[in-house]
Amino acid sequence: MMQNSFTEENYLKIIHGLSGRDGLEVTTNALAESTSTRAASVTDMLKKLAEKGLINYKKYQGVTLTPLGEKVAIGVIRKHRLWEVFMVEKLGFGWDEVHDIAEELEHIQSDLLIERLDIFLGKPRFDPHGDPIPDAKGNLMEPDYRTLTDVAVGEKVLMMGVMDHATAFLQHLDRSGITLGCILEVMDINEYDKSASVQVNGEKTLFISMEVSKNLLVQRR
Amino acid sequence: MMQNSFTEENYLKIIHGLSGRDGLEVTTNALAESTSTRAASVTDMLKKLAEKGLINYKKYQGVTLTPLGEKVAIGVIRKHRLWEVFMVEKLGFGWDEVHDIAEELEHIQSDLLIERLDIFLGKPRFDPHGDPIPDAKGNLMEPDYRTLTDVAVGEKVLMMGVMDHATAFLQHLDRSGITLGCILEVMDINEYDKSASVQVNGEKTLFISMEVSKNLLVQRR
DNA sequence: ATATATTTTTAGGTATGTCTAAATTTTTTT
DNA sequence: AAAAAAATTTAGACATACCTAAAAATATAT
Repeated sequence: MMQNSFTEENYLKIIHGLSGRDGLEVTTNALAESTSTRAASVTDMLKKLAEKGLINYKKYQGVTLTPLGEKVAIGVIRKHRLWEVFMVEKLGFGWDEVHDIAEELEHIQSDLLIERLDIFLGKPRFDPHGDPIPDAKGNLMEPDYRTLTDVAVGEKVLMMGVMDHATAFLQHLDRSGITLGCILEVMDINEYDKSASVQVNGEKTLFISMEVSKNLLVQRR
Repeated sequence: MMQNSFTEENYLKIIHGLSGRDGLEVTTNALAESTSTRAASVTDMLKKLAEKGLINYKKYQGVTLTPLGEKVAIGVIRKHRLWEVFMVEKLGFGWDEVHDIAEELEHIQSDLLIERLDIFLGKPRFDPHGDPIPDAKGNLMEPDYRTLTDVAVGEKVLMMGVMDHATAFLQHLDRSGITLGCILEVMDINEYDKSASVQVNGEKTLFISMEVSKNLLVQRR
């Protein structure tokens, strides 16, 4: 059976990410944006992926993954997240440094390598950003976290993950002292700009803009 | 500055390997053989590499690496060998299983990754096949081992490396009980086919064909 | 030293994944 | 429901890295 290219794998991964847990149709423009290519290039690739049975594609209608495409996408995500754990846990990288390198490592083709890496890492269930790691069979349990914007004044929540994986965002959290697993208590919300006053681990209080709140995934304690 | 492609890096690595420590000219046909492509394709690539200042190329004259090309080639070799150490030492792979995966991993672009991997592995000096690992500055100390074919009857030598990295050859050595660091004593050489009778670690005696002897790198004890 | 064989290069072509510009379809507005 | 806007696809190109077939240069043999 023929292999999928680096580029094909990226499209599948991005389609998976954009279609969310409900498997909604993903538009050509959204893919053009995410892949940093032009819509015309996306159309070409969609035809190819459809031909290979990896996506359901009808002209002008957007795309969804087929079960086969889903399997490939989840395999890529599994590799990405395991490599991130490796870099942070074993090599001493910060969580803000590993995304781009994992974008390369996720395309290394060896099931045996990834299964042995998984064992070496102790079969972790979450990556350094709190994202769940699919198991070897392709099961991906998506926890339904809320964002901090959905937390009411007075509520205490656990910081469980981030929506944005960009270096700048993660470094901002580092400087603020917000880490995975910390306790956030919303003390006050500003009516005008929805910025929040938040106490971290019952200690210092921070002002958090809505931009940041939208990207913090939290869970009731 | 522009990056070198996967393919370009492979050419440089192969040119390095074929030109040996004396930096001899490498021919188009030798490259076609090693890259599993046609001579015409090699010519195309040589023009491109020459344009980028990575090789010295004059039509019909063969090629050598420039200092820049040498630096890139050694960087790729460093990555290849460090990843092999990782797979064998940390993930439990056999020395016969890691070559092909390392061929992929050697093209991951991150100096920081490889320096941290090097530290994690304890700055190993040799890979699982006994090949020396270049240091971060690009210094590659090529030990001048002999092959077992050059060892006289009665001599005892240390097994230090292999010329052939193919899975089949390495598995043959495994089945024979020949490992890196074992002591080999040549008991007898057959005049007709140059096959040898060799005692391993002062214990069992093996018959080793010249084909195998040619691919065993050894050192006086 | 000339003919033959081998090696290498050139010329022209293919598949992948990208592009721009133009055409088409769908969606939104009035 | 027609017009305008937006999204998408088609058409025609381009660069990379490969190919085959033919031409040119080099090496070998008689």
